[in-house]
Amino acid sequence: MSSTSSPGRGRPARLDRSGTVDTALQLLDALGLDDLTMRRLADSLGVRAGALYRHFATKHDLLTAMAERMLADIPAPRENGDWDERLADLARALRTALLTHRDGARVFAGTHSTGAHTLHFSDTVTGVLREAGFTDEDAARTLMAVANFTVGHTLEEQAALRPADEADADPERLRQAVESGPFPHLVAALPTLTGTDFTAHFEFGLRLLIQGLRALGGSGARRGPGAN
Amino acid sequence: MSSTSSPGRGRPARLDRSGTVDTALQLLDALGLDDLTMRRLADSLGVRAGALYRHFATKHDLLTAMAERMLADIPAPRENGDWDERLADLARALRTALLTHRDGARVFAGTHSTGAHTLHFSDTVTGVLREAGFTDEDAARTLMAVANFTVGHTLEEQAALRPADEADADPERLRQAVESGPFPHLVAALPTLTGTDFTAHFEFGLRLLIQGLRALGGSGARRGPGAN
DNA sequence: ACCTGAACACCGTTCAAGT
DNA sequence: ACCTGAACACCGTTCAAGT
Repeated sequence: MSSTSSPGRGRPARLDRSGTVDTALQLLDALGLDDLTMRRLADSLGVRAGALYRHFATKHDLLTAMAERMLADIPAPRENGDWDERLADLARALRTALLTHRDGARVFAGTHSTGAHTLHFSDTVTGVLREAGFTDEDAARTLMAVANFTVGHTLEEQAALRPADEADADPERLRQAVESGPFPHLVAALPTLTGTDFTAHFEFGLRLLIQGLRALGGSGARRGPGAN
Repeated sequence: MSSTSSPGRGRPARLDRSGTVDTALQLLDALGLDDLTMRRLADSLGVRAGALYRHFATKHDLLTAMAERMLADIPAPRENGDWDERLADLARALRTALLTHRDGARVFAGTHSTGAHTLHFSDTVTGVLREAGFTDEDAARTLMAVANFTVGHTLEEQAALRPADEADADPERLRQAVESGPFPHLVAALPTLTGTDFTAHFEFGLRLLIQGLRALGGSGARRGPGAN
């Protein structure tokens, strides 16, 4: 049991990956991704920046661990439900997980965790689809389509939520630009485009994807064995 | 005609926004976004870094101008076609525009141009939908869904295309991680997930969205007046 | 084994001074 | 008006040396 990594042997390590990732996520929420530096993180941990490199090969490695941690608490989809409800649960859970931390979508989009939580999420999504009768290929491509849409949406959502003093596309600027040019259709779309009900925007896109999946019919989901 | 900005009055300016954006896009292709610095760009232009700030307020401002330029050459959708074909044309054109420059999707996702090319693209997409009979709201939300999916997809596509020595999710690492854990569904999906036919992946997601839109039926597109 | 100290090779941005 | 020179306030990363 007591191995070379036991506490009490030598000085107890002040740092470990898990605690460092926790602190890094707190700092992310407080400062945003652009101001999260290795030096500031080290300060928060009472350590010098170089010490972080005993635990993370690069800053990117740390960001990957942060992305992996974000997916740790994703709830399972409903047990008794059709594949479409279960898939929607998972897509919503991914969006919620990314929204939980400031710039969460940017951190997630910039990394590619192969950790257990990330893989478990992907396994669950493809499982819902395969059990519904979709082919392996359609299940894989659906995972990608839903994840890419969700990440793309949440990137926009979090960009829009930034304080206006650093936002580059605040609604007022956009409105002025649209109304100053020959963009009649865009003028009509503007009230919705500048609306802040991001949940409604997300649900709209998610519904399109799921309806499209139902229509796939022939090549996939024939009320399969998996509907519980 | 000849105003204070005429050439010949004083020294000719060595820099202007248009030429600087051109050079910046060439440098982006050569170096990638992470190595595109204001100093390197200045070197390429035969100027000191500070001089760039006469033309761009910040680096982010420059990146926004680069994103805007990327949408300059987007072709119009086919003239004689149904709304679904025309919408697909536009989505494909956006992906192609982002793929044209290294890290194009990252540059685009990180900025929010309100320039003429960007607005024209959005106007065209919403125009196709409104003329097909969709409500202003559905047209706006469809624009967002399609753009967010396309950006999310292309972000992944360009990340996967990076040389393996800096890639954090090369197929081999992913395969090992998936096969070492309890992820049976993911194992089945892996051949497709690690496949490199990104056009097929993109077309799958795009088809889902468009099929979903057709199914929207009641609240939108009733073979409207716009089918030409 | 783990961390400090100190350095290396950079960054984005500002601004007085030159022309 | 436009650009240079030089600085300010930082970065990520490395590594000998300490403990």
